[in-house]
Amino acid sequence: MQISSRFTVALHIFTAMDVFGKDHKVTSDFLAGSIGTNPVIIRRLLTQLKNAGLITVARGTGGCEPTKPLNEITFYDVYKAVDSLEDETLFHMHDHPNPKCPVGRNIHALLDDKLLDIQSAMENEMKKHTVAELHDGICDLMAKEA
Amino acid sequence: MQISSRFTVALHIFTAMDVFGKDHKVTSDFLAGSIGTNPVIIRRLLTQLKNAGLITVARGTGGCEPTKPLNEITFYDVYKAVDSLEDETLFHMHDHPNPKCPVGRNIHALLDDKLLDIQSAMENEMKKHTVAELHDGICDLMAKEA
DNA sequence: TTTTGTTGTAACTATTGACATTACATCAAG
DNA sequence: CTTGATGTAATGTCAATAGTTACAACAAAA
Repeated sequence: MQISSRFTVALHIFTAMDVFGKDHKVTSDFLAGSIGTNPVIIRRLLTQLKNAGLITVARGTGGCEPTKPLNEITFYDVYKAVDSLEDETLFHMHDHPNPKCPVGRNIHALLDDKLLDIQSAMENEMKKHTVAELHDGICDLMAKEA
Repeated sequence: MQISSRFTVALHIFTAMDVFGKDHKVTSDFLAGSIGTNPVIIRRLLTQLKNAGLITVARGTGGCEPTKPLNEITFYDVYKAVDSLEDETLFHMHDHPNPKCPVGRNIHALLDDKLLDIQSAMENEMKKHTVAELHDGICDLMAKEA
């Protein structure tokens, strides 16, 4: 299964705030136009990012912006903000292993730490990337276009 | 989103083949009993593992077993066998970024390699773990019970 | 050769989550 | 008090997971 597009949409949002934030008010309608989706989808995402303390959203007047320098916001922060899972594990364990079977009643103890190793490897890589990279990257790409 | 339970169920299957394979015929009914699901679910999984060359399944007579030593089967092999949605990446990118927007038309180029870094970090960790660990681990856990 | 137990697979259902859309109350500022 | 925006409820669509029943194909033993 794939990780939901909320993550890549959120990164798109940070990029758009960076590129357009100085000249335009970055509203949910504007973002929806750039991303190709519905403004309500964006508003729900903005709410998640706001609740995580990563952005502020101006009710009434409109627009959003980051709360801190982009190099202090990691991909992991964004991922956790928009893709937080109930039990927070990346891997789904089958729910009813047989407690009468020696394998069934030990499968959690057997697998849990190994699965966590894998999840941590992913999350640690996410922590190495910050949203500031998006600034540099998009500037380069836009310069090449010109 | 979580990665489907097929992965953990498949690891459970390898553990059960290891623990019970010498004394019992490991059938889909037997596995379904240990895992707590339906035999057909197991058969479909066994077919995926068979197609990946990781196990053999005895039609007619019944039962399954690994095709190679457990230390030659990595978690990554198992993951790819049961959770591969043909050349899909781990992260789902939104499908309709706006080509008229400088961010929208560059978002793939901007994100793809960074997302691949993260996916590779997860997969590389998966490659470090082999199914042989399950043998050692389950033996320890069962010994503690006795 | 018939029986037995198993695999392979089709067909169907239920449930869940992602994503989309409409509608409208709420809000801040001109 | 008008305007343009956010917050959010309600609803719908779609795809994937997971479960279930049913049965043909199969291999080996009786």
